[in-house]
Amino acid sequence: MTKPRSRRGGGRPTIADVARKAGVGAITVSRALREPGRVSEDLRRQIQAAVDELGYLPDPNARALASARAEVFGVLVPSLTNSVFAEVLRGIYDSLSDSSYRIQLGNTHYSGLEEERLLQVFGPQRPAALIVAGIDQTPTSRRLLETAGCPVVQVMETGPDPVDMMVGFSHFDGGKAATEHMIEMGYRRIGFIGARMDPRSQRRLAGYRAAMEGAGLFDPRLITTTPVPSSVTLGRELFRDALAKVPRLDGVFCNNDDIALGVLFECHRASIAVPMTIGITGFNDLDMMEVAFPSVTSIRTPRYEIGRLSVAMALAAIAGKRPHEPVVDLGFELKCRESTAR
Amino acid sequence: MTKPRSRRGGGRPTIADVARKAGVGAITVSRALREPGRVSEDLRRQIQAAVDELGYLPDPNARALASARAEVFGVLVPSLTNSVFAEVLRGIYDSLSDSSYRIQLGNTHYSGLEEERLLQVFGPQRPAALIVAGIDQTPTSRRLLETAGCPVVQVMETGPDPVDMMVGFSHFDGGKAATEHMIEMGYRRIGFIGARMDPRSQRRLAGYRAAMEGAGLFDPRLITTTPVPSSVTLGRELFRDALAKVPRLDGVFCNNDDIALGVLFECHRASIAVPMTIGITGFNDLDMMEVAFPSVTSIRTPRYEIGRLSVAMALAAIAGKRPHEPVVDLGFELKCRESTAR
DNA sequence: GAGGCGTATGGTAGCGCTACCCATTACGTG
DNA sequence: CACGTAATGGGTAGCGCTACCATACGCCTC
Repeated sequence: MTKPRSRRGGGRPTIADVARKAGVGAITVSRALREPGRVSEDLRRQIQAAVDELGYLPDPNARALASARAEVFGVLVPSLTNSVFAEVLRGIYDSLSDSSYRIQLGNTHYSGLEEERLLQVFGPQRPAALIVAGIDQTPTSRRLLETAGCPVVQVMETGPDPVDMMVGFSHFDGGKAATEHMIEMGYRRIGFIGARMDPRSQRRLAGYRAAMEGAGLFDPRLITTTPVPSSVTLGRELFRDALAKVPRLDGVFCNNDDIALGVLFECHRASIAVPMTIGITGFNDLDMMEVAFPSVTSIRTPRYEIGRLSVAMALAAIAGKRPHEPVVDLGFELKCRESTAR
Repeated sequence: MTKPRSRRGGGRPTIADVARKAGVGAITVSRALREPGRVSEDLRRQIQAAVDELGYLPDPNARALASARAEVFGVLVPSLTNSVFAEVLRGIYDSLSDSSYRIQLGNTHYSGLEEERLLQVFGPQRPAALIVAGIDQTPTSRRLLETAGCPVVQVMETGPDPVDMMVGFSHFDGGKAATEHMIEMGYRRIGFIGARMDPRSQRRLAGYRAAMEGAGLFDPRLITTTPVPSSVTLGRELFRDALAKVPRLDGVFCNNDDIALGVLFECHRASIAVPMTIGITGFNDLDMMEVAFPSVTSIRTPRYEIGRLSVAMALAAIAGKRPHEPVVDLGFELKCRESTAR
C-alpha cells in the first residue's frame, strides 16, 4: 500500500516528511533551514541529509503565508526596452541571484497611474523590498510606498526627501556638465534635443538651461522637445526640426544617446561635419558611443551599479542594518570624445 | 473594545470579513471573485459592495497555497540587456498586464546549468505557465519543463519537438535569406561575423553556410566568430580580424545588428565605401538600422509579437483551449537597404 | 407524486509552513 | 541543593484561502 498523498500536493516532499525522516520536529527543520545557527551541529547535519535524500524544496507560497512575508523584490521600471533600465534591472538581478529572493517585474510605462495600480497589486503580496525608478511618485504612490512595510529604494535619481532610501545621481548636474563642456569647447548656439521628457529629462534640460544662462547663451528657440518616446529615428527628426528653427546651430546636447545617434547619422547623411560644424553630446554613454564615428561625447551614468547598490541597501535594511546615509549619489562621468573635439 | 486582529495580518481585511459583511459564506465570496458565473446576480452585487467598502484584496500567497497554483508566469531569458529579449519580455508583459498574472523573471546568462537551477527554483512555486527562450534545453531542464505541470512555451525558435508549445521563427532560414540576398546583389566574398554564438547564432551561421555552398562561394576563412558576448565594440574588432584574414572581403553578414553597427562605424573610420567596397547585412532589424547612414539591410524578426503570442497560447492552454497547432512560425522579413544596394 | 437531476450555497478540512510559547536539559551561582 | 539562565527542541495554532463534499431547493419526467 502506497503512502496516501494529499489531493493537491502532487507528491512533493513536505517539511513533515523531512522531519519524520530526520527524527525531529517540523519546526526544527524549519529552523535548521532558515536560522542554522540556532540548531546544533548534529541535528543540522542529520536534517540536511534528510533534505538531500528527499530532494526537499520548501514551498515559497506556504512560507509566505505563514510568515506574512514573501521572498520577493518588487521592481518598478518605466520601460523594459530602454537599455538604461535594462541595465539597472540586470544589476538588481545579479545582486539577487545568489539569494533566494525572486524578482517580480512591473512596467509603469512612465505613467503615475500605472505605478499606483502596480503598487496596489504588489502590496498584498508582502514583498521583502520594493525598488522603484524615479523620485516623482504621485501622492497616492508615495503613501503606498510608505505603508508597504518593507524597505523601499528609489533609484536613478537623488533628492532631498526619500521615502526610505535612494540611489542615483543628479540629472541636473549631468545636463549642466555636458552643456558646460560644450561651451568650453567653443560651441555657442547649442541646442537641446529631447524626447519623452520624463522628470529626469526635465532635470537634464534644467541643467542645460542653467549652463547656457550662466554663459549668457540661453535662447528658448534652441530647445526642441517632444513627449513622444525616444528613438534613434526620432533623434533624426528632432534634429531636422532644430536645424529648421535655428539654421546656425553649432552644437546639440541630446537628452540621451539614442537621440544623439540619430543626430550623428543625420549629419552624415546631410554631410554636416562633426565636430567642426556641429558638436554632439549624448547622455548615458551606451557602449556604442565610443565606437561611433566620430566617437560621441556622453555622460557616463552608473546604471548597473545603481541596480547593485539598491539591492545591497535593501538587503542590509532587511537584515536590520540600515545604512547610515539613506541617500547615495553615485555621480556620473563626462566622457569627452571626438564629437565635441573642435 | 477593538476587534482583536491577528498577530500577523497587519489589519488587512480577509475573505471572512467580506463574507460577514455581505452575509454569506466565505466560499461564496471566493467563488464570486473567481467564477462570477456560478454565483447569482444578487449575491454577486452584494459581495462586490462589501469588497469595495472594505477595500478587500485577495492574498495571492494564501490563494497559491490553497489552490496549489500561483498566478505567476515564469519567464526565462538568456539576457536582460540584449534588446532582442527585452522586446520579447515587453510583449509578454503587455499581454499579461490586464490579467492578474504576475511575472517572475529569470536570467539564464546563456547557461544551461543556470537554466536548470532556475527551473528548480521556479518549480516549487507552481507557476501558471513557463516561457523559456530557446529550444536547446539540457536533458535535465527538459525533464523539469515536462514535469512542471503547467503550460510551457519555448520562444524565439521553432523546431520539431516542442516540450509543449513553441513560438518563433527559423534562424537558419533567416541566415540563408540574408546571405542569398547579398549574393544576389553581386557580393562574392561574403564574410560571416558573429559573437556569443549561442544556438540561434549557430543556426544563422548554418544558414549562411548553406547559401554560400549553394552558390559555390563557401570558404571557411570567411567565418569570424567568438564566444565573447556581442557588442558594437566587438563588431569593430571582429571586422578588423576578418579583413586581416581576407583583405579582399566584399561583404559581411553580421550575426546581429550590434555587430553590423560596429562594422559600419569601422568602415566610416577606415574610409571603406559602403555598399560599394563592402556590403553589410545585420540581423534583427533594430530601430536604428533604418536611420543609420547608409541604412543597413537586416532581417526583421517579430520579437514583440513572439512575446504576445506566447502569452496568448499559454493563457489558452490554461483555459483548457489548447491551440490546434502547438508550434507557430512567425517568420521574418528581409529589409533591403542602402548597405547592400550596390 | 415519487424519483431523478441540475443549480446555488455552505461547512469542513486542509494546503505547507512558521510565530508564539512552552518543555527540557545543562550549567553555573550563592 | 534550590534556583536562575541560556541553549535547544517541540507542540499548538493558526496564516487566508480553496478543494471537496454535503445540502437545500426547484423543476422535470413518467
